[in-house]
Amino acid sequence: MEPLLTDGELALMRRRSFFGGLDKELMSSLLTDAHIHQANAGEILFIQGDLADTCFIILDGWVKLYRLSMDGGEAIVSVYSRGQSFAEAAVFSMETYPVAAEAVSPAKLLRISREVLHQRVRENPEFALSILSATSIHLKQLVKQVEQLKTHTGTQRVARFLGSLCPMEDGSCTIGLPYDKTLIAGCLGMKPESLSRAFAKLRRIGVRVERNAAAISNIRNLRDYANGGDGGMPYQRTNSVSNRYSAH
Amino acid sequence: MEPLLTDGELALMRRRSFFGGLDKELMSSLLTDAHIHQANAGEILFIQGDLADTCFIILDGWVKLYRLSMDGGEAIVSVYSRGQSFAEAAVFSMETYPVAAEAVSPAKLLRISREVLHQRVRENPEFALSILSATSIHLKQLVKQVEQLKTHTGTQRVARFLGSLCPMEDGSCTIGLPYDKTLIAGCLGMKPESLSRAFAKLRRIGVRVERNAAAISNIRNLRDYANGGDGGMPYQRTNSVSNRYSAH
DNA sequence: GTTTTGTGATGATCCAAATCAAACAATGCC
DNA sequence: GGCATTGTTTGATTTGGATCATCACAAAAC
Repeated sequence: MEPLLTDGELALMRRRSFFGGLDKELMSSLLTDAHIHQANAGEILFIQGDLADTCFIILDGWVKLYRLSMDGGEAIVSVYSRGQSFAEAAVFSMETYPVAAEAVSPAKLLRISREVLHQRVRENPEFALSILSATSIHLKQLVKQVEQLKTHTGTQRVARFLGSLCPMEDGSCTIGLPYDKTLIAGCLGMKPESLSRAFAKLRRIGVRVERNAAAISNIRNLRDYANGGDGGMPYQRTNSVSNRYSAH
Repeated sequence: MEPLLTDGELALMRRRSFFGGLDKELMSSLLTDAHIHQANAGEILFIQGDLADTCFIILDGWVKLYRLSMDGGEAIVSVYSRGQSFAEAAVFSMETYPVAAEAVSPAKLLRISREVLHQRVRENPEFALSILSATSIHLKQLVKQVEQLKTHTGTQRVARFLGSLCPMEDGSCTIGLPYDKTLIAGCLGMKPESLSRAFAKLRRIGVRVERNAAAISNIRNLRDYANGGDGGMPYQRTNSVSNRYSAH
């Protein structure tokens, strides 16, 4: 029989999802019960309140997770792409999805059922650590998003978003916007009009957005702007933990 | 030798932390290696960037988790209290804490080391499921917070906060504010002045805040206001999942 | 008792972003 | 090619919240 996934897809998953540290047998045991689902653009995968019985890994395309508030407002929580997993945590809460998921492009998805995941965790504790590590990453991303929303302006968040797309540390580059501007605005918690005006403001510091591409003349400048412009001492990263509280 | 924890504290932990579904032996095996730490008000337990080598359970008092942005701004991520655990997820990411933690009152804390947690997960997969369930809850709380920040005004968030403190569904009640107003403002992503004005606005719908107590004349009203006032159909909760995508 | 200090409330002003409205640009369709 | 559809920009206006300054008041300190 032909393999469910190509070698490239397997490598992708190892690189970006919770399959990271898993050995070959465990990986294939997960895959025997998995299904591929080819989603159309705009297709709803689940909505908030649905029983969380499936976890997904994206093989290709883009998926947005969002919440609908009672008055109809939509809050985009995150957008995931090739290689990333989502909804693992919900599947382990034994409850319902706290968000809805929609493919924002045609997407090839790997679906793994709750039963299989629980089964594998029970069989192999190392797998539990992999899942924990993945949800820990999602948690960290959300924490950063909360920080951004609470302490930065819309334009600063846009600057950070653009900066995060630049592959290099410094210099100049031109990057492609990963998805349309309405979606970018939603991710950053602003209206499309405000995003447009934010782009306009960033022209001052050497950002030109045209069509689907953004040309950045000085990445350093952009990142500085995102972090509060000029002043302010950057926070000091430490690893010294021992003597801050009376150990034992 | 005298027991590390009182029966009351053990019951509290079972009720509110990841100790929920654990059997007696596993629970005591975790406790043999745990330490009690009595923290002073204002004491910093760890800062972001510290190696994540300890997970905490609060036996008494209040702890805030917050992030410092590069320009010095503080974003409060959450406040935890009696019975709740925090930093479990970070401990499993094999990296550093993404937030800082500070006791905002005198606090009695149970500390459990990374080594012990990893060891127990390897020994007992059920424990892994408990931890996953706990981090899943934290994830869900953060998702809700992001939704609140992106789609609701400050005053609505204050209304929701007050509503969440009311123990009953409907009617009127008087509740005590759990901590000082500066901290409440921080949790809700606003300045103390704005919180004060938000309280003033809520007087229109029957909320009287005096000192440390809030008197709410109509909880239903308050919750309606928090969800967008009058209009707007509430979202429909479903559990029907099967036929939204072609199963298999 | 009075002073000190910290916390909360209020007022005046400014800025960021939402809203409402209209003009364009790109895309797909017939 | 026209034409509807959707996505994007720009303008005018309003609102929400931050900021800065001041004041009221209670708890603690002297």
